[in-house]
Amino acid sequence: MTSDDSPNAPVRTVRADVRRNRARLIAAAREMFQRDGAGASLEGVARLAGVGIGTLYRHFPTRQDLLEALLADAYGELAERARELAESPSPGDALLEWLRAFVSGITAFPGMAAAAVVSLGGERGEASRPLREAAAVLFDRAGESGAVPPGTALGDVLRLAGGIATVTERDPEAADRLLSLAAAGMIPGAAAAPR
Amino acid sequence: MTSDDSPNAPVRTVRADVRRNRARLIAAAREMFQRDGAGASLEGVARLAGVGIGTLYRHFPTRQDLLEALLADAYGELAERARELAESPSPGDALLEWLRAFVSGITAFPGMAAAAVVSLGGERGEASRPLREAAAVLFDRAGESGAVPPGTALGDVLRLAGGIATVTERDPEAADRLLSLAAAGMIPGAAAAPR
DNA sequence: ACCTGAACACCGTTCAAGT
DNA sequence: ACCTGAACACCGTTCAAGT
Repeated sequence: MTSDDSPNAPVRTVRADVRRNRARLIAAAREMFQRDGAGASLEGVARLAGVGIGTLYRHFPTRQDLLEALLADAYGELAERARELAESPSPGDALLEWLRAFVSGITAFPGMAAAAVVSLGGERGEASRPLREAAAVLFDRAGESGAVPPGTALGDVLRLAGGIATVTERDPEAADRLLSLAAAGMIPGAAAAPR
Repeated sequence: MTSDDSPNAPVRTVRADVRRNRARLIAAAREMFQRDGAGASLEGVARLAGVGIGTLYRHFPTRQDLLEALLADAYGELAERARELAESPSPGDALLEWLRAFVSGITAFPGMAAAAVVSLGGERGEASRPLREAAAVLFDRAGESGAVPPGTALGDVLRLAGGIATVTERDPEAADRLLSLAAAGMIPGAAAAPR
């Protein structure tokens, strides 16, 4: 729950007040984003954190950087869940169950899922590395057991789940339905190739 | 191509300058959104249309209203395409082909797909009515032929396709891959029920 | 090194005045 | 009826001064 264990926690050589400012900014951002969505006023975040707006920009040059600091915590929990589920005797079911947790975990506030899609697909994408590595184990087991169609890429599965999360962020029941639909297939027998 | 045949075209009793202003605003919005995305400056749209900003707000009280005027044109073309494809002897393939056209048609600029998801799911959703009615015929034929799993709702199919469009708006090849994946099923044999 | 917050730029939205 | 655009409010971002 605290952000000190997250992958982008400060290294130990930094000044105490710097580390404290960073933690306060993250806590304030979580509160503001949960209330107003990912577009919440950054000035408001700085005010709530009790620091100047310049300090916010020093720590997080872009809004996406701030969002990724929050995502990193969610990713940590989801990576842990993936490791647990990788032991399941039914890898296909386990993958689907994890995808439900993934969608749920990246929809804590409006706009979070869109930021997740950026962080998962981006070139830098440092924040999502642990998530992708843990998910890969689960995904590979599902593939070996034949639960996933040959040639399917994990990146596409995550992006598809991210898309579902993006359009259902206010409606968890719809998220479940769309995920079931995409898992089972909307048109299972159709010719896959376009044109 | 012109917007005079769109479902929200002005009725014939309005003053000529009002109709002209409306058409100019839509043309200007199309140009600005294509260049800068759905978040383009509304002041810039009004300037390009050669009208005051107040006139823009009188015609389109919200940004979503303006976006839906553009979507209405795309929906008209997609409805026509659905009517053609409803005659296909292979309704499942036809539905998938139409979904590709749908995703492509609502990604003319960044942010268009998100507006489409709102217009498809919203309570008012006037703009999307013709689209949904034409798609329903195609969808029902696919259902009758057994190409779509029993109990599947068209609204969920459209929302899922909208989600794919949202996360692939800059990458048409990814859109094709994700659509194929969701059509065939990510995990075809997994237990569908959560928990 | 880091923090502060004033200053600048820009945009959304309203509404009194005009036609 | 409709149009205009000044006026207001608000926010993002930078950077000179301070510690």
